[in-house]
Amino acid sequence: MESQDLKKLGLKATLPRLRILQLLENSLQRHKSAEDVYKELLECGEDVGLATVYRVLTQFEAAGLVIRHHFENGLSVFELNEGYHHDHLLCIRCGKIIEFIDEKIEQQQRDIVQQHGFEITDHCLYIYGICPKCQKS
Amino acid sequence: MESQDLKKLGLKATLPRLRILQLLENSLQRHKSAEDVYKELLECGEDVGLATVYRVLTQFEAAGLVIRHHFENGLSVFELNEGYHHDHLLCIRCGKIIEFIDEKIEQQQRDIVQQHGFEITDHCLYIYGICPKCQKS
DNA sequence: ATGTATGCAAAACATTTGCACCTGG
DNA sequence: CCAGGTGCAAATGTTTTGCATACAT
Repeated sequence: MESQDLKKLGLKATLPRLRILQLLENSLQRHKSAEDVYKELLECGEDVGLATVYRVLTQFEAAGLVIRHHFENGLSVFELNEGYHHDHLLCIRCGKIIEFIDEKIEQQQRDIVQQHGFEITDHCLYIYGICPKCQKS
Repeated sequence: MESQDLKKLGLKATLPRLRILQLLENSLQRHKSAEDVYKELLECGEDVGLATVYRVLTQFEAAGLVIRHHFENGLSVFELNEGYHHDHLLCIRCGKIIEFIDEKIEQQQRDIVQQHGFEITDHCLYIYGICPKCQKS
């Protein structure tokens, strides 16, 4: 029962919020733009406004439920926050996204931040390239 | 004589292009949005259009003269491409940007890309935090 | 001279906001 | 019932485009 999860965050369990959460949880494509979410909801016959999608995703982000990324094309995408940090490897041809985590890189980052006396709040590493499939075609 | 540099790239050495290039080369603040560039040119008494700034920066990017970044606020900033790759450490309070390069991180990235069979085209690492000065105030 | 680049205004996008209506607890 | 949430349309901020004019070669 996801209604409970939302209420814990101080958010009413409304239909749009539940639908958006379900969509993010059950979709194969983990990374979606607001527009993607909106279109998919319409396709499912849900009557929702694009503004609401933005509002809900922003609230979810504030609540730590989702993470927002700005990939290099300038578009924002959202993904469910499953609690473990990870970085991204993206294919610029087909859009495939691979998530990875590398402890050595994480450690080096902590060292660098410390050398400069910063308090780290967030970090993101995007690697862009061409995946094996797209290299062949 | 920078006109030559532009001509080599197949770009006519026009006034707006020269001015924008100079601005990027001579400014202390290496990272600027299109709007920043536009305003600074106007302040210098240059009569230039914002559209031209965007066009020129985009051409410069295509020519490899500048690099475009999309920081997490969603704004694009441009910096002169001085030929050496580097990553960025940013203060979310005061906007300070520190450039760094860490060979271990670079090596780990190459390993990861290779493990997944990708051909790397680009990569960027942004670390966000609070700088020493802003921690005190 | 002539093809390219520019400035301006309008268009195109992505995202946010105001407001009257609706809904969950 | 009523605070908070929603849909719609309008506003915003950024970036792009169309077009007549101006400029570099």
